[in-house]
Amino acid sequence: MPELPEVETVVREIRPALVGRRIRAVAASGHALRRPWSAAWHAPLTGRRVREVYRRGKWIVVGLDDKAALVLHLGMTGQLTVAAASDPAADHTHLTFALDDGRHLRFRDVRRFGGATLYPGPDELERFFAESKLGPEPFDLDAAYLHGRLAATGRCLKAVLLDQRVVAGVGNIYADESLFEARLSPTQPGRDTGLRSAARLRRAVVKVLRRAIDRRGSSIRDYVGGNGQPGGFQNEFRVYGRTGEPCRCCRTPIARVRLAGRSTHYCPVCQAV
DNA sequence: ACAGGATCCTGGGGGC
DNA sequence: TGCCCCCAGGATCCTG
Repeated sequence: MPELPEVETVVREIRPALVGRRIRAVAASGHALRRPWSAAWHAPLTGRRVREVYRRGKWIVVGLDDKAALVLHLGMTGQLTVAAASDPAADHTHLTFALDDGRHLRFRDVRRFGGATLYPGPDELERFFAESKLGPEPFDLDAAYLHGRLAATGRCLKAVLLDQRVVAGVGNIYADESLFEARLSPTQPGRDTGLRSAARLRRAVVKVLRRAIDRRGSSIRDYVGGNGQPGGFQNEFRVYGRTGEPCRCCRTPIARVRLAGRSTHYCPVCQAV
């Protein structure tokens, strides 16, 4: 589900509720998550105060006062919300962090592709991000860098945008929307992309992501922000999920193909190779 | 090294 | 109503 705009929205909305709060207790559902949660982390988390909350790509980092860091990923259906303890927890709530103000930070994930890990210190956190080889944030993306990465591969543009090592945070929705915005074909081989097209793609990614953040992300099925409310960018999709519907620009039916194992939506006329 | 496919899960929707 | 198939905002492991 959640790509950069959704994760950014969650972080912005949980941050004011978390920073400065102390964790009083931790509880886990016991269901196996894709990133295994360890009950051994409950003790070191208990009593810690939240120092900061930030996003890197699609990862959420909750920094604690002892320099440990709780790192969460929402996978496809993950939700991270802060709610009153009296507010009943929905099914599939896997982690509950009771705070010192009576509220709960809850991680809910129907498909359990997400999860959380506790890194005991900054070195371990740094090593985790280094080993993941996460690319730059889209807002720091440089056209020459992107052009270089594209020139080095025969993979199609869609596959390159989904590669978190090239640029961090873009997922299936925003890859399709960005390629439409840039008027580039998702099937075009990376190495056929000139510097001007790479620069156009960079601008498109930034524009689409910023607009999606303004709308608090896209809610199709499961996604909600940190306050439990859905986003609104799904009402502004140009191609994603619009298979067979007329292109908003030229009325040609939006096509759907499978690329890099993912459904890919594009206008065959506006985005001709 | 690289690229593509399978895999981990649950649930919703469509066709019959 | 039920069953079966396909589909889903992702990362990672395995194969050729």
